[in-house]
Amino acid sequence: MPELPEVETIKRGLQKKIIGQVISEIEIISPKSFQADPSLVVNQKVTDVIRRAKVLGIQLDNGYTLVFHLKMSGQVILEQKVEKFIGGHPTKDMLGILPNSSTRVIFTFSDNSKLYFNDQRKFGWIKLVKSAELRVQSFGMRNPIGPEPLEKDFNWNVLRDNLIKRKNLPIKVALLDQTVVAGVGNIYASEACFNAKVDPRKKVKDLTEDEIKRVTWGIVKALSDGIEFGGSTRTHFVNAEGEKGLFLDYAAVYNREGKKCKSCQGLIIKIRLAGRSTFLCKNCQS
DNA sequence: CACTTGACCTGTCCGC
DNA sequence: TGCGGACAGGTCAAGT
Repeated sequence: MPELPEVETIKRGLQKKIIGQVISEIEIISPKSFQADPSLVVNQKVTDVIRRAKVLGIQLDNGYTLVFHLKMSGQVILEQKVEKFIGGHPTKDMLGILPNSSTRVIFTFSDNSKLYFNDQRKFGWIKLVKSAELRVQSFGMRNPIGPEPLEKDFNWNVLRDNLIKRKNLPIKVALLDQTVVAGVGNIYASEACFNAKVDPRKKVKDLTEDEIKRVTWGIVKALSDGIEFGGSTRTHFVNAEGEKGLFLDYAAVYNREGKKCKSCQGLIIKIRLAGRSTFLCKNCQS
């Protein structure tokens, strides 16, 4: 699921509720989803919640950080109080009752509230990394992570330099490379190219300086808007309270194949780049 | 080294 | 209604 705005939305939701709480119990339903020693987690107090790229981190007071990667279908949801359903036989998934069939790990806090890690496709993971080693360990990722696009020091020079090794790739595909820029995924890569009025198929080496500047701004705008709308929900994403994100109602091109461009009334088309669905306005991105 | 493709999983939707 | 295939917010390894 989640790209930078979705993970950031979850992070902010968790910060309000779990800082200072002590993890009293962990129930591991799917061992593949929890690649850590539970004894280093139980009885530890949460000191902060962080995000780097698409990785969420829950910092503990013993010097370790629980890092979560949600991949395509992961969710991190705090226990919700659900009203009793009157009549009928709704499923747990319909009601949002947790745990459900996608629940892989359950954390219980000392006040008896719970945090659920759900992940239908089981691509996601939770690992434990020493907080002091987060950077060297790339927050649990295999490869080094590129610059945070919403930090002050991100600018078009940084993007241009990082794109050099991807000169033969279409720009939209290059933006998915986490070593180039952190946190951009398939939705926001299409949106960033639209914002920049750049054809996502255009190879990096053919981009002008002005186009790279526009792409830089386009990334920042897409991600900032995403956060403002509480993230994108295509199917799975929910925030820490279990609520969907609204960005896709606002999005210019993603999932709008056959519709009119909100800016020029041109046709939005869907293509495939590197095996991923890609959306663009035929008229204003040429 | 740069780039492409498939694998990892489960569920849903669409066409026949 | 059943069944096969395509597809879904992401990496990662193996292949060319």
